[in-house]
Order: sequence, then C-alpha cells, then structure tokens
Amino acid sequence: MDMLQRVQLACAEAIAALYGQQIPATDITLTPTRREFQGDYTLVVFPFIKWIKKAPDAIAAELGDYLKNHLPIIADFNVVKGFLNLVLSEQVWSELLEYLYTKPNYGRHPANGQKVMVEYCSPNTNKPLHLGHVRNILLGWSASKILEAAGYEVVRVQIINDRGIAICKSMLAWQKYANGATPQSVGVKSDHFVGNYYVEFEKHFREEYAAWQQSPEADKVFETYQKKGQSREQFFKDFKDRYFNQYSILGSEAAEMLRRWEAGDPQVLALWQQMNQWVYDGFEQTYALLGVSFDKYYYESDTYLLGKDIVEEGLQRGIFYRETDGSVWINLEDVGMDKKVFQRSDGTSVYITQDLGTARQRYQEYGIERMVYVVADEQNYHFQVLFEVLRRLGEPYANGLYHLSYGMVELPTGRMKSREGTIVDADDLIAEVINVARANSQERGTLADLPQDEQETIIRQIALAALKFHIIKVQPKKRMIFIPEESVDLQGQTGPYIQNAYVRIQSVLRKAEEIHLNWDASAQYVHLQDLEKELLRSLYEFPDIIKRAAAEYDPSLIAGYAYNLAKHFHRFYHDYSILRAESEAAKAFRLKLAQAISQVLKTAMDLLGIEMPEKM
RNA sequence: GGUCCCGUAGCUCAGCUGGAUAGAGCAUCUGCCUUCUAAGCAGACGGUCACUGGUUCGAAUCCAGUCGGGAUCACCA
Repeated sequence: MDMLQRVQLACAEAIAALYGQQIPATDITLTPTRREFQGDYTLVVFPFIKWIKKAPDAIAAELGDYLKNHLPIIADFNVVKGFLNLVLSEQVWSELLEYLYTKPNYGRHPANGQKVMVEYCSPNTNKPLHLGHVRNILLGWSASKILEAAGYEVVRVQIINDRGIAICKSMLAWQKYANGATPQSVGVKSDHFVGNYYVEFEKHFREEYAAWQQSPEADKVFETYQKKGQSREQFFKDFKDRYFNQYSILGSEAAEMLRRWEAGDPQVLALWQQMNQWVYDGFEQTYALLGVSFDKYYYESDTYLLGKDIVEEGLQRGIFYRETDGSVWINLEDVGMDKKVFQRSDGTSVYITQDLGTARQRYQEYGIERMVYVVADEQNYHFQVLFEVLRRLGEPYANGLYHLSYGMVELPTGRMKSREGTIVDADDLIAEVINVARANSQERGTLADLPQDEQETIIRQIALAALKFHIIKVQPKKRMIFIPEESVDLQGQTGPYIQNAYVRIQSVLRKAEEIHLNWDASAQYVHLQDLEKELLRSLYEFPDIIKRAAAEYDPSLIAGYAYNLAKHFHRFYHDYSILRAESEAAKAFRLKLAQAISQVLKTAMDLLGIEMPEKM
C-alpha cells in the first residue's frame, strides 16, 4: 500500500545495483515536488556524491532511468540541477482514491496496546476559568484525541486544587457578606458566584490594609523594616503578604478557617463542599460548551499528603539526603539543576512531594506507560525536576513522562492581570464569539429555513470552530498574543474556513444523490489535473501527520494540515466543476475525491475538538 | 548571575529531523456571484528570516557568540 516506501526501497536498490553502495531505505528522503516543476516527489541526489564520484545530474538521470524501468509506479522522471523529480503513474493515485474514499477512519492508526494518561486544565476552585485555561483545555483535549488516533488508549484526568488559603478567602467572604445568597437566588453562574466572593474578599482586604497603613502600628512597622531610601508607598506594596500573614484581621480569619478545615471542622467542611460544588457545577457548564470531558477527577484535598512514603524510600536508598535541621533534599547539580527540598524541617510535604505520590498512584491504578501533563511553561523547571527524580527512583513509567508545556496567553496590552481587570473570562469569550457568529449568520441568511434550535447548534459550531482553531493553530510552546477581534474572525485562516470546505462538499454530495451518477465510472478517469494530484498527495500524508502530531504532542500540526487541505480544496472547487465535469468518469472521480477530502477534514477537525456542520 | 524558551512581511502566525525563487491569514488596493454555498477564488503591495561568525555543494533550519523579549532558580502552590 505505502507507495512512498516502495519508492524509497527501489531507490536504495537502484543505488546498490548501480553503484554498489548500501544506503538504508529510510535515509532516502523524498519531498513533495514544488509546484513549478513537473513531478510528484523529488529525490535530492546531492547527499550521494560523497560516495558516488559523479556529477549530481548524471546520478539523478541514471537513478531515474533505473526507477522508471524497474518500478511500475514510476511513470516518468526529469532532472533539474541535481533534483530528481519523479512522476508517479496515474494508477497509483486512482488506487489511493479508491482505497480511501469509503473509509471514514482513514488516517487513524490501529490500537497499539499502550495506555497514556493526559492531565489537563487542573484549575483552582476559587475563580472561574479564563483564557489561559482555555488554551490548556484545548491543547489537552486535542493532544488526547491525537494520541487516540495514533493508537493509544487514553485516560483524561485533571487534578483540582480544591484546598488552601484561596478557597478559604471565598468561603470567608461568602460567610461575612452574602447573607445566605446562592447562585440560584441571585441568578449568577455558580463558579462566577464563588469567584465574586473571592474578589469581594480581596476588596475588603485592600480596604483594611489601606486603613491600617494610617495607624501608629503601621508607622512603627515602616520605621523598623524600611529599606534605605524606600518610599512609604513602595514599602507597603511589598509588605502586603506579610501584612496578610501577621497583622491582618481578615488574613487571620482566613488562616483560621484553613486550620479548621485541616482539623476537619464539620461546619467548615460543609461550607467548603458547598462552595466547591458551586464551582464544579459552573466548570461543567464551561466544559460542556467547549465539548471536552474527563474520565477522572483528582482532588488535592485527597492527594496532598501523598508521596511521603516515596521520600522515605528514596532517603533509605540514598537518593535523597537529610539536612541537620531535618529537612529532606535531593541534589541535582550534576545534571545542571539545583538542590531541591522534598520535605520541610517540620516534616510536612511541599508541593512536588504530592506529584511523586500521584504519579505512582496513577501508574498503579491504570497501568499507564505514558503520562502527559498539560501545564503552562512557567512550570518547566518543576517538571524537569519531577521527571529527573522519578527517573532516579527507577519508576517504571519514568521514561514515558512528558510535560506538554505551552506559552502564556497574552493580550496586545501585555499579560492578563486580575488587579487590572484584564483577565479574559472563558464564558464571556465563548458568549462573545457566539454572538458574532450569530450576527454573521443572520446577515447571510443561509440557515433561515432551518428550525431555530438547529440554527443555534450550527452557530455554536461555527463560533467554537473560530475560537478553538485560532488558539490551537499556534505551536504550543510559543507564547501567543491573543487579539480578541481576530479570535472571532470567520474568514481567512480560520476554523469556519475549513468548515466551509466541508459544507461545500456536503452540498455537492446531496446534489449528487438527486442525479443519476455512475460512481464506478471513476476508474475510466485519466489525465488527472495537477490540483487533483496535489489533493491526493495531501490525503496520502494524513496518517503520517497524525503520527507526527502524536510523537511531538503538537495539535498545531493538525491545524496547519487541515487548513492547507481546505485551501487546496477551495481552489479546486473554484477552478473545476464536480457535477458538471466534462465526463461521467470525471464526475465520479471528483465526487469520490471530494468525499475523501471531507472525511479527512472531519477527522482532522475532530482531533482538534471542532465539530463540522452539514450546512452553514 | 545560572538554566530553559522565543525573535520570520505593518500585525498574527506557518516553515526548523539542512534542499530549488522563504509561505499563509489579517490590514490596504484591484478584479470575479444568471454556473455544485462568495464564510470562497484570483491579483497587487509587503522580507537584511534579530545580528555576527562557523560547518556544508547548499543554512530561516545545525553549531558558537552577541543583542532584544519572556519564564524560572522558595522549607509558595
């Protein structure tokens, strides 16, 4: 089946036969021939002149001759400046089309028997989701879909940071200021409701802090701790955290709440459960809107004590060491990292300790070979350390760990900052893009005959395609600048552009059903147009693209591929008629081609978490 | 300061396991809807691929250095 492999093998064979050189077939790279030259794939012969002392053009000509005579699928060749351009027989393309036009699963690889866990999103429970989470969610979902398509069994999980001082702030503010209000009673989406109390806490805290700064106590603090030449204003800006921990009434109340939570106070636990439940309900709505889901939720309140036994075990094996004050460390300086603490001198764990514990727990629970953490790049170092430690501990899954690191999402004005109110809320963003899509659709009027709910479904599909594609087309590790106006664009290099290619094909296929057409006639189609060959060449690449995207954990490769394919199709659609083609053979051939393209587009977009409408 | 990531058109991004004349979209300008959905197509404009050096027949791509931008280096999570 794999024609490129056959060409590679034949090339190696030719080199062996003509020049007595053994070159592994996989070392022979064939690249798609540039459009301005005649041919489908190009072999660059320059690398061979090391072993074969001949002019590149001569080698290319001899190889071309050999291939044309020995390999039936090579119809012709030409040589341009050391580049051997190979023309494949038309039959190869026809056979490829016959093979794939009826295969909705084309591109997906068979199960490989391996299990991979993908952890993504992993929010805190004191605030609603924002744009940064959206990038995380889309990457995580898409990466997991791509891994599935590459043959893995995938377990999607998130770990929720449901404990700590942050949620206590929301709880305390609710207790103090809400008068028993609930999301239902005030009609606010429940995660936003909780987030509002977090904001409320911060507001009251700032007021309290500002008032305190006028007090004699503050004067004394300033005089005692002030650094040379530091202004009073700057001093209190830097002093905020210390104020919260040592002087603040609200701060001590929040800390007290955390203590009571840790002590298992039933009242506090009940409130905590209530607040978190509100947040989860809100998150679920957002996940549903985005079309993502999880197989398992982990909660830090359950896992934050894990890993202590591993530290103990590592200590005994000499992987960790104990300082005189009792704290436990690892020294990673020999691999260019630092010393890192794993247990405080008081015996309590630090954050990374629980990561050790959860990693092992997950392995034991699921028997996974690989684990992908979708986490922003500010934690690159953390994961370097974590993975190195797990390797040293000899964990069996240690070589299958991967940090899918992605760059921060910034606005044209810079980083999002809650203090400046520039956080882009996930729900607001989705609502906005849906509004734009709706306005656009109404203007076009193409959906007017459909029932209202179907219209809304399609509008939602278009809107989310725009948003998702806009985010996911950027390589994960790159920082991205999110321009709100561009994220709602529906034309150009966008999700809807690709949907439109699909919709056009569906429309043609519907029309084709109405007329009598002999699909078998495609076999008689000869002299394919360049664009048709180019489209087939793209389709042929699809399985490899999936494999590569999985190996590199990079959904943007799929996005780029889908856009490219759609672009070629739009051009083809414009330049040639399908249903009014010159012959029955051409009609059938193009119809099959269009169908194959629509399947591949649909699969590719599915891997990005984007749905395809039948009309738009 | 150490480590890691980024720097490509006015803007947002592809291309990076070395191959032919560096590509898209947006923006600006110009054409194309009695013909399968114009959310489309075609054209024009737009480049010192940050800089310098090296390796190579060949470098946006690999190596070294420089300059810019970001992240990180907590007994925080």
